[in-house]
Amino acid sequence: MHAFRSHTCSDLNSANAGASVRLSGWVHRVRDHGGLLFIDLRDHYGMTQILADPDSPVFSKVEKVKSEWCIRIDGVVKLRDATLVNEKISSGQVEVFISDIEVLGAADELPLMVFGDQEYPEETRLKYRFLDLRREKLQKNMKLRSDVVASIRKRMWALEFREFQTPIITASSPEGARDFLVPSRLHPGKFYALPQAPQQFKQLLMVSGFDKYFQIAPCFRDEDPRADRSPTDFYQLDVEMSFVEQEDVFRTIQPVIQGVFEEFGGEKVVDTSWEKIPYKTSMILYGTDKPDLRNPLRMQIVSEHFQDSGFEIFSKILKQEGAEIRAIPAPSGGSRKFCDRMNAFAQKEGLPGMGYIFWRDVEGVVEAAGPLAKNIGAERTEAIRIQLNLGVGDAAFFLAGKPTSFEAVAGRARVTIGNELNLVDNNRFAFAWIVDFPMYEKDTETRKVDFSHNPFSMPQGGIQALDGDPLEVLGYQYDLTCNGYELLSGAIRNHKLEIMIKAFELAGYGEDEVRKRFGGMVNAFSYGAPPHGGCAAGIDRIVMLLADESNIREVILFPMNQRAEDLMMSAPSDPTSDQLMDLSLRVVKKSS
RNA sequence: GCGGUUGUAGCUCAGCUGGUUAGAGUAUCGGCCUGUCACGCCGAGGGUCGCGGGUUCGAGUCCCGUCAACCGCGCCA
Repeated sequence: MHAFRSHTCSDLNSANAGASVRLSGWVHRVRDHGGLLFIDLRDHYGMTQILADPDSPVFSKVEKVKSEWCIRIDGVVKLRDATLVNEKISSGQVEVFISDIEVLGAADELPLMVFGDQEYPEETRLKYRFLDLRREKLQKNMKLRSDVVASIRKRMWALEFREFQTPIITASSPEGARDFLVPSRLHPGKFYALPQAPQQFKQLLMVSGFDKYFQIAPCFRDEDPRADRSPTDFYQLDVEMSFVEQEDVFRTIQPVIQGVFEEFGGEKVVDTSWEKIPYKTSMILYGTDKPDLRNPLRMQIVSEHFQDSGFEIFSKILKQEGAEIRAIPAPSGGSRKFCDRMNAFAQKEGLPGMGYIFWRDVEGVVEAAGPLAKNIGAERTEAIRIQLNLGVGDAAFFLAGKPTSFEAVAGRARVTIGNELNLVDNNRFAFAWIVDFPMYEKDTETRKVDFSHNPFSMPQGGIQALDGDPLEVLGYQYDLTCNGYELLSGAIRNHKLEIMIKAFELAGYGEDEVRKRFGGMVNAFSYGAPPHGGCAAGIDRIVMLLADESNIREVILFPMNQRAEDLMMSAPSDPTSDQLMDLSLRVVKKSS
């Protein structure tokens, strides 16, 4: 017989009755009745009830085992009496009478229990990740992740993409997020960097003639974390194709993503028609470039109704250059209590507040209420009500100023209003392409023009477009939003060297700088570069949505905490002086 | 870097307007128990109330500072 097991803990059923078997696994739960002792034995596959009574030659040994000990047992399979069948486990028809036991690994008192659904603080869970991973939820999430990755690979291969591995130690790139640097031993004072994405490599693969590339690629960025963002490293489905336009990329990638969501999304409805929303429109309607379309609320511009109106604050603001008034409709939100709460929300988010109007029924007539309505008068209020298509019991909130100053908060207010009024359809994966991103943006503090998205994207309108106002230039750049998360980002690349150099010039990078930083790619683009484009989809976020989790660490095996520390491995850690010596490095203490 | 929330037994939590010896569940240890599947019953041990300072006759509770975790902002081509 095998040293550890003849069956797994989910294998046995009535067909095995009478057989002598060997099982290995963890002690999930012990129920000690003195004269009769039950153990739920658990492995990756399932659970089997094993038991011993004083007739067992190893009864005294079995009595000593505790939760989460790893054991091997021998025994005989017996059919359970019909009244004793446990429907909850696949082996519930039978149980195993223990004749021999071997303790493979005993366990100390547990910092967190594998059994049950008790919640534990994340610090504990991360420090004892190996225990947390034994629990049902993380076992399920990690299996899902593995299955999703396998399905993606299968789908990409079926579309005749090939998977290639690109370097993990490479050169720092001046754009984008902070790099992780790796000191070079052979070149004292010089550093490699971990790639933020295989961006340049995949473009070089296109120049090299490979036509269709994909990779489940690790990406490294030294960013501060969020609930939906892993610090240090995460995985992308990285894709690039030659001889394509934007629509070709959409047509190729939608079936892959949609297919994965249909395969693993359970009962949830998966959108099959993906709307294309220009960036500018998205900002107006939703206040964000990653709108959650399960929330039906759409903001509108209502400036005209406040022009020279009796509401001094707004009409004054409107006289400023570029100022607008935007409204968030709130159907069924028509109570002072609700409106005040939302106003408080906006104040907490750093705005002076949100004005509001709500409509009520007074003796059969629709009447607008709230201080704002009084100030602008019945006619304007009614015009607003008609534009927003609201009625009795509804409300609307108003934000004034330069859109950039309130757009983000308005977007969050829209989310909060939608949630509070129960308008969000949670049983759906809502997809949309966000297209026509601006190539450049002006830094609000330095007033410097810089790339807003991806510096390697092709500007719409070609090289002529770069002659005008840089802030007006749109790129062939796109994101995919799903339920309020940015799931994918991509672009048609700029494969023409003269356009690329001009594009970088507008952002303040001279030709010499470009040639120095992107030498490999610049060089390649001088030798017959094909038109190409692609995208990268966040694997962690896809799994997070499919697992119905709101925290990305629930779908990562060994995640970092909010301070980018690995509590289990104790990373980062101090280097030895020998290591530093080897690398010609000295650690400088920060004075502050 | 900034803001919010949290911090009490190994673990999850309760602890009111400041007032006797800081409690419960679970885990651990001991005893009883032959049909449980969240087994049950009896008992025991287990506490720097995150840390430091202050107010007070008296602080887990109030004040100040500080540390840590999480959530958000900045950041994220």
